[in-house]
Amino acid sequence: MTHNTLGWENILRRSGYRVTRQRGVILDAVCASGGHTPLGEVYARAHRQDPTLDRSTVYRALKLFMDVDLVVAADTGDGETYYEIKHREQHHHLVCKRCGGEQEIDDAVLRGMFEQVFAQHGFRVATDHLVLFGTCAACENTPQAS
Amino acid sequence: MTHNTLGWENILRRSGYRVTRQRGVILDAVCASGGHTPLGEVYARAHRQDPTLDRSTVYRALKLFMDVDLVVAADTGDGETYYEIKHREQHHHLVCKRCGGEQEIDDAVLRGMFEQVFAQHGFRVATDHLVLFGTCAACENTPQAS
DNA sequence: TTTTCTGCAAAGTGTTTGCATTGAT
DNA sequence: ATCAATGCAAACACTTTGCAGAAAA
Repeated sequence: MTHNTLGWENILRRSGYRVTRQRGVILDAVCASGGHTPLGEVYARAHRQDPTLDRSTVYRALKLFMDVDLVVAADTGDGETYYEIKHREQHHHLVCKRCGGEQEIDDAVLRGMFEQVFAQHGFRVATDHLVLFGTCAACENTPQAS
Repeated sequence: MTHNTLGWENILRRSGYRVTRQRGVILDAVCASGGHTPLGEVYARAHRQDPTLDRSTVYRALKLFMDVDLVVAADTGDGETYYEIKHREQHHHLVCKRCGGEQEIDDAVLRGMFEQVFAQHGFRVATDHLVLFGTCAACENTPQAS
């Protein structure tokens, strides 16, 4: 499932924006790396693909993609912001602190917790893209590497 | 419950650091504002208290406080990092996007969800200070301000 | 007295902006 | 032909670092 299936070109055009080579390259870069990529990676990849591409263009493109809801930013709290193609389904991420591996989890698991928060505090959680850090199964069963 | 009850001076000294007026002012600033304060606020408050205090001193002090576990940083994902005196109890925060109000929630609510994640994915979540954004009860019942 | 801490200034980083040119429509 | 998007460079904001003098131990 690449971004092509999302018809990104039409989405841009429909909003009055133009379809450019650079924007394609940048969107490709966001798709790479399992679908969610830290900003630094996005630039690195895109720039490798097109060495004349400027940092400012990446910033501008990402902002624009977010405006038209093509891409969402996931805040990891570790300083890096991850970008990914917007899925139709809510989902969240688990990032292993040890090996750096990532996996997606369904919104369902968290929704229960969100509802409980609402029941207890009347607070409606609107975070739709959470990143949780921890240790993945593989690393958990591995003697400390460091 | 101020930071004084925690014996911060002893904690510092025990670790071979010195107790200075500036560090006291900065720790006070962290305590203000309900106990968790964004970095900008910490500096603003501290600087109001002591106009000669430099930004770099704040950065250095906060890093040091975290080293000795006096203060923890809570990542909000909105760009700002919040600092607060380390509690003995795990807890998390709810921040209202509408009014900016904050409240603490107990770790218990989230722990259930963490366990479910572990059961389903074998992933052990180690996030011990989460900030969830959403809408608080008061704002939820208020006609849109904007 | 000794060693750490502070304030200042300078250097890094990461991000944004103004503007002439390039390129999509 | 028109107007948005790009690349470049300069501007910004945020954070870190080197150093001499001030302060804690």
